[in-house]
Amino acid sequence: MTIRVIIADDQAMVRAGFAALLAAQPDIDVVGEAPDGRQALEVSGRTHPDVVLMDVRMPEIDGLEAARRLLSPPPGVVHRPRVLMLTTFDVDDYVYEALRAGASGFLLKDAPPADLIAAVRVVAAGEALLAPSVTRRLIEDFARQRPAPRRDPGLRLNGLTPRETEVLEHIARGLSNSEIAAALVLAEQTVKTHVGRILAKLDLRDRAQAVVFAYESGLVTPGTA
Amino acid sequence: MTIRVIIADDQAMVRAGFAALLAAQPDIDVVGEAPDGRQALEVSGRTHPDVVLMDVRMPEIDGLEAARRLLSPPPGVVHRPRVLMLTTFDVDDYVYEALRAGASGFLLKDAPPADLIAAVRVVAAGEALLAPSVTRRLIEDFARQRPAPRRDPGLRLNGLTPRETEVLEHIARGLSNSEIAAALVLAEQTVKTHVGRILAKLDLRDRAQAVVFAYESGLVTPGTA
DNA sequence: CGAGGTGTCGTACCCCGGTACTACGGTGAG
DNA sequence: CTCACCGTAGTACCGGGGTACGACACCTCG
Repeated sequence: MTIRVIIADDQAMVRAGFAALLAAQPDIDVVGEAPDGRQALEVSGRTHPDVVLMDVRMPEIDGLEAARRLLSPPPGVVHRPRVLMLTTFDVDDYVYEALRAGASGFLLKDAPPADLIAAVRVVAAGEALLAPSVTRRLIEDFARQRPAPRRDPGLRLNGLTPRETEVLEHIARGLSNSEIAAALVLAEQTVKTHVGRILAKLDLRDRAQAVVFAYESGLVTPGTA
Repeated sequence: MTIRVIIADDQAMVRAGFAALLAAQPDIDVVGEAPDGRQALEVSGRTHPDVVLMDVRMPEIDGLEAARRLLSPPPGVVHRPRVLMLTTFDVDDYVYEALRAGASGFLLKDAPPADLIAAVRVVAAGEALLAPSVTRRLIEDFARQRPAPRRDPGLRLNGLTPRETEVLEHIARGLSNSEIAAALVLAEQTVKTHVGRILAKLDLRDRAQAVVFAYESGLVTPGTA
């Protein structure tokens, strides 16, 4: 099974170079080219490639926007190619935008030819591949976002007891005392006692600040509501 | 400048294989080996390698914990090697733990030898590199965490006016009505009016739920407090 | 110009949330 | 056994938060 690839780049030389390089591989077919994002979308719709090699900066529609359109489900279109983004320089925003859009890879154009070929194969297989500098930033970002060993054993928020932690989670979902009491099968007053202790231990004033704390500490995470 | 590497793996065969492979490279020196995490720490402290190749599962101290200790600043120790994690199988938790710990790479042992050599060079250069399947998961995670284009122009939360949005941000920081009034130079009653309208428009009950909404909608983000 | 949206502020009222203090059964450590 | 801690729960109090209703100035748009 050969890998069907199209190449979108505004520079004809670059297209020709990549096309020659890839076409020389027995398992890769270059089935189309496009000089801008708009035509890339059109060619992709017509040829249904497995992989789209896409330059970030292009006229008409840039690579980021084109990737978004290819990868977000425009109603009626079933085909979703993998997108491998390319760029000459190494700019944060581009990378993050591309990954958000759902790109499967991000390479710098100065990468060795063998890397490009390998990347196409990796991406076609449904895996992903990034330039090392991009990988580093992504990892740093990841580690920065979740530095704490989530909450497997206890997480031990400033000496909160397990029960208090449980109550705090409910507060962080926006529940009232009576709702928490119902959820945990407790008297409302007991909930109040817990809440009071939580606020005291964490040095907070009210439940709103407790919600803030829950998010900032990582006890709860956006998207897990 | 040669790259100084140590290899930590509980299987002597594996160590020997990797050592032979790497030592054959003109720019790589294998300066130590260790059969478990404890000795890996000891050897690293003695030889100050540039890169530590670390198997995930090892006796005494496993690779994850060893990586944490190498990479977290134990007072007095200045040397911080790069850590390249290795594993036979491809388990989510290991990867995330390793990246949290600050590892610069994560490879599967079935990767081609050339990849391992390339990875050592990449990591030594301060960049990072992951197995393609790991990269894919990391990207998916990233895209899932931050799908929305943050909040550039207005973000237009369910028809909130700019002023109301501003008040909501202050609520989301845990401020009381009187504190918000002071911060925005308003009468407290005015703040109450805004708060009331915010709750009505967003169909929320109290300010605690407003805080939840602010985080869940991306109006505010953990770490930006 | 008049209508509507926005931002501002007032009075009045009620209730949930938070505080203070006390109390009691269970459990684990010393 | 005693002591400390945890989880449970009660009574009593009060203040901030939220609601209801009204009011006025400003700005924009038809």
